[in-house]
Amino acid sequence: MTGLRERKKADRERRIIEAAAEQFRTVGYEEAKMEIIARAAEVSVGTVYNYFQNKSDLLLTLVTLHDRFVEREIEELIGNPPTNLVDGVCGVFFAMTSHSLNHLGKENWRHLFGLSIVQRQTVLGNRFATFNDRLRTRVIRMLNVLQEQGVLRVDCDTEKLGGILFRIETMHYIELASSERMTFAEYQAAVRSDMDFVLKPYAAT
Amino acid sequence: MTGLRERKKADRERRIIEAAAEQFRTVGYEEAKMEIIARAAEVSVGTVYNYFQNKSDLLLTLVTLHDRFVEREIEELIGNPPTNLVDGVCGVFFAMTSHSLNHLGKENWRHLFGLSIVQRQTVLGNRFATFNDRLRTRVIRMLNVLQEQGVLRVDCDTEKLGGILFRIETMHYIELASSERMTFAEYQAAVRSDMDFVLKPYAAT
DNA sequence: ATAAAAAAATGAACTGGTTCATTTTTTAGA
DNA sequence: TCTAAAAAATGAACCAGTTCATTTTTTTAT
Repeated sequence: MTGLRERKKADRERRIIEAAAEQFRTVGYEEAKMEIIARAAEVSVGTVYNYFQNKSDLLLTLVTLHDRFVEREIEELIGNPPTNLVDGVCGVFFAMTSHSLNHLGKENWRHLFGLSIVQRQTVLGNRFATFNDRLRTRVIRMLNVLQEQGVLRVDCDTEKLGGILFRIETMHYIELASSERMTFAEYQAAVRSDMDFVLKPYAAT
Repeated sequence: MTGLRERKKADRERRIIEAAAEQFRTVGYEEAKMEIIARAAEVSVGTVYNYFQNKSDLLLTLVTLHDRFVEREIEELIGNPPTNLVDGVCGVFFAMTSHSLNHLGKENWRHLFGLSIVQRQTVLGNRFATFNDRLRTRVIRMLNVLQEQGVLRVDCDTEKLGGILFRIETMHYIELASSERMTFAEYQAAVRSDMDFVLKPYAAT
């Protein structure tokens, strides 16, 4: 049986995360106040800071927790890839982004990207970078599979190509999150079109 | 003769900008305190806020002011383009980024990018977007010139290609600003390599 | 030149994220 | 069971960006 201390810690952490998720989702990052989150989790503000470095840590934690959920879907797609190059790549991206966006909404993602750039040096920035890198790696894995299946040319450097596609997609996702007007469908169309442009010359003949 | 009020306003604004530039450059965005900037400009804090919306507005103003200086160099390059596709595109990017980075340093640029994403909705975010869009347009202009010169294939959509290259480069610049370790030369090599990868298939045969 | 109106400057007060000295709770040892 | 040490919770205080009611300066009209 785990000690009382451990149990209480786990319980408190869970309550804080739930309270934060609730706040971030309903009023957004900016309007979510640490005071309120603490109150809702039935702890003091200081305690929140014992469990999380700061407000952005709280947001990042929500994102990474949620990632577990999406991971499986992407793995399945890689294991069972479409026969079309663009579909394969976009499939990986959209699996990720559609869930992410629904989960947290644009405003939170704006802050997440912003914070991840500003605090890139810190532990937190590194955590987001690692999280992000997982997506890049998945795209490269997808490219490798497509290469083996004879959809992508064999002389194509998938590592490099993956990096390029990832960067293009990231900018599009930032643009989507940055524009309250832009729809997810528009984002998808833009990404697909760009992927097509870059990939077409490297499709196996 | 301009009125006393106008002259005083112009003078105060200039002093504030100079003080802010000094602070941002020496101690960085985070450590630059509005109190100190106001003191150095010989005005009160409130007055700084009469002239600039907020701290980030101050930073953005510095960037856009400096852009005037770089503009000419890029225009000359477009008017007198190199015979190589990658050189042409990279020339535009590097003219911009080398000056920008020297001018403000990585830390300020991290904050600029971060803020521009977070505050994309606001007047300020729009101002940065416009500033950024000028660079994209210049790249497209360069592509058009290269197309006319027979360096880039005629059937290539320069608008689309320009957008893609711009997004790739922006991500690389963010990565450069985000990593205290990465050198400008490394950034250049990475961008050049990616440009090469995307452009090669579209080089005129 | 003087007074009323308009514009601008001022700095004290507000806000909310974060810290830290103090108090409370839990554990381990006798 | 009782006590000292360790771990954790607490909330008042801190800090810096921002706001706003008040004061000062400048302009305009008489």
